[in-house]
This record gives sequence, C-alpha cells and structure tokens, in this order.
Amino acid sequence: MIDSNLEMKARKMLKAVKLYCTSGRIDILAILMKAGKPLSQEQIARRSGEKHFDKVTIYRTLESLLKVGLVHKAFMDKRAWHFELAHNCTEHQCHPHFTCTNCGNIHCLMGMSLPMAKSPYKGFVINRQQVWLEGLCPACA
Amino acid sequence: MIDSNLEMKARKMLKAVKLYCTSGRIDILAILMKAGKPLSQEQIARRSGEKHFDKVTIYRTLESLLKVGLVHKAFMDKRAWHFELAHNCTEHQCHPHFTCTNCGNIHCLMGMSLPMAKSPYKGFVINRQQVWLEGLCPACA
DNA sequence: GTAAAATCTGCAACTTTGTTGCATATTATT
DNA sequence: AATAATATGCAACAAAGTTGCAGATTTTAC
Ligand SMILES: [Mn+2]
Ligand SMILES: [Mn+2]
Ligand SMILES: [Zn+2]
Ligand SMILES: [Zn+2]
Repeated sequence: MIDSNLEMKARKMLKAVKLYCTSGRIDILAILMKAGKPLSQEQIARRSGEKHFDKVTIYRTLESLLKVGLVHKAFMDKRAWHFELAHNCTEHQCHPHFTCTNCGNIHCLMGMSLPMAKSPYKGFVINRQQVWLEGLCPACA
Repeated sequence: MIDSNLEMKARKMLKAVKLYCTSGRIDILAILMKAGKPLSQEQIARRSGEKHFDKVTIYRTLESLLKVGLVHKAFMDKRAWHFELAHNCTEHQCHPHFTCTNCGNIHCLMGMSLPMAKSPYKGFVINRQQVWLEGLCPACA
C-alpha cells in the first residue's frame, strides 16, 4: 500500500534524526506525506489499512517525530490533536490552516506568510507563531 | 465574592442578548471579566468558590455564551478548551494569545492586530483569524 | 403577585481522547 | 550471532467533554 518512493523518503528522514526505522514510523510518515494536511490519531489509524497500529503506538510515534521536529502539532478547532509534516514550515512559523465553517474541511494555505508578530509590550520574546483561519472553502463559498 | 459592579455588567450583557440571568451565567461572566484571559472549565470551577457549579453546567453555560457571541474559544497549546470574553475582539479577529514555553502562562496581547490574512488561492472566503504566539514572557526571558 | 411556560441545573452514566506500566518484539551495534 | 537499545501492544487508567432526564429557576402573561 505504501509506495516505495515514500518509504525511501521516510527512511532518510528518520536516519537523519537518528530514530529507529520502524514500520510504524515509516508508515505514519508516508501517510502524513500523502495527506498533505494535518491528521488526527484516528485519521491516521483509518488510513493505515491492515496494519492496525495500536493508538498508543501512533501517539508515541507522533511524539517521537514531534520531539525531533519532523512533525508539528497544528492548532485546529477540532477536539483531537492534529499532526502534520513540518517540511513546509519555517523555523518561526508554519503556514496558516483554514477550516471551512460549512463542510468542516481543513486546508493548508501554503505560500502566504504572514509577517511575524511583534509584541508591543516590552519583555516578550516571540519564537513561533501559528495562524488559524476560518471561512468558506472554494467548494462551499 | 462577586463584586456587584461586575454583576451589574453581567446582567446587562445577558439582557442584551436575551439570555436568562441565572446565577451561573452571572458568576461565570464575572469570573471571566476578572480573569482577563482565557480560562478552562476547571479554572472557572476553581474560581467560583463555594458555589461549586457542576462541570456540565459550566460547559453548557459557556456554550450558551458562545452561541450569542459573548464569549470566544481561544486556541491554546493546552489540552482543555479555554474561553474568554469576546469584548476585546473585532468581528474578524481576536487579539493574539501568547504562551510562555518556560512557565506555561498565557497572556492576551492586546493592541497588536495582525493584518487580516488574504488567501492567495481563489475561492477561499476568510471570515475570522486567530493568532497564537509562543516564546518567553517578561518574567522568564 | 401568581400561574404557566420557558429555560436552566445537577446528577449519573457515558463517550472521546490521550497516558502509563509492563512484558514482548524489533532494530541497531559490536 | 549476541547484546544493547528502543519500539510495540495490551490492559488499565485519566482527563475532558456530552447526554438524558427529573427537579429547580427565571421569565412572561394575566
Ligand atoms: Mn498545514
Ligand atoms: Mn485573550
Ligand atoms: Zn467547505
Ligand atoms: Zn514565562
């Protein structure tokens, strides 16, 4: 099911950060690459087909990918956490995420970088920013 | 415990949106006014002193305040939802929220409005935006 | 002011989402 | 191949939020 090109890429990414290349990590990275948008544990589980990773494994895998920076947590209006590959993010900000108020779908809005916020209060050091947008997607507008 | 000035304000807000003036709503509005930052259900419960509202009541109260726009859900890196008064927000965006990576405290950064994002993709209608910032607060920097 | 209608509230039970401990399996290193 | 290091699955648990329903409050109509 996982195309071997994605598997290669996943292995490379894992090697680069010195994580064990396990089938869980490879598959989850491939799923995130294919998705191209933030996914929840449950969505990842559903997309992993016959493999049926335990949810504990999925969470721990995401945690390990998060720690080395391969993956980011994306803020959503959803209850469950959503994770996505970090490869479209700069050090200081991910691209904005958009939720359609009508159909509920999530979109990554690449290629629009908001200026980094600058606090008007003295003493705040801002290291990262995340922007979330809400409105109507092209299909619903 | 609730100062009667806040109670007055709360009653007026509720009247204005045609919600019943119940002690739960009044107290929770007052708590949010005093806090001046987003609070979770659990934080609200702890601040409500001897009243001991059931958590179901708190959630349902927040839901009703949310529906009429008196309150907003603020995105946080915390697991629990956080709610705040909507009176410092424009129609299209709340002020940004800041989380200190060291002490975990949340700050509302009033008075800095990021420009509204404009999608580079045709067909997206953006109605609201929320910005979340992470870094070091003055006490921890 | 009182009765009726409308809306809230608390409780108990439940769902969803995420975590911990521990024994076993897999991966990497020598 | 043996060993060390790390990952996985299972079961049990914890935290956050929801639902149904009976009884309590609040509002409205008289
Ligand atoms: Mn994204
Ligand atoms: Mn705020
Ligand atoms: Zn849509
Ligand atoms: Zn701090």
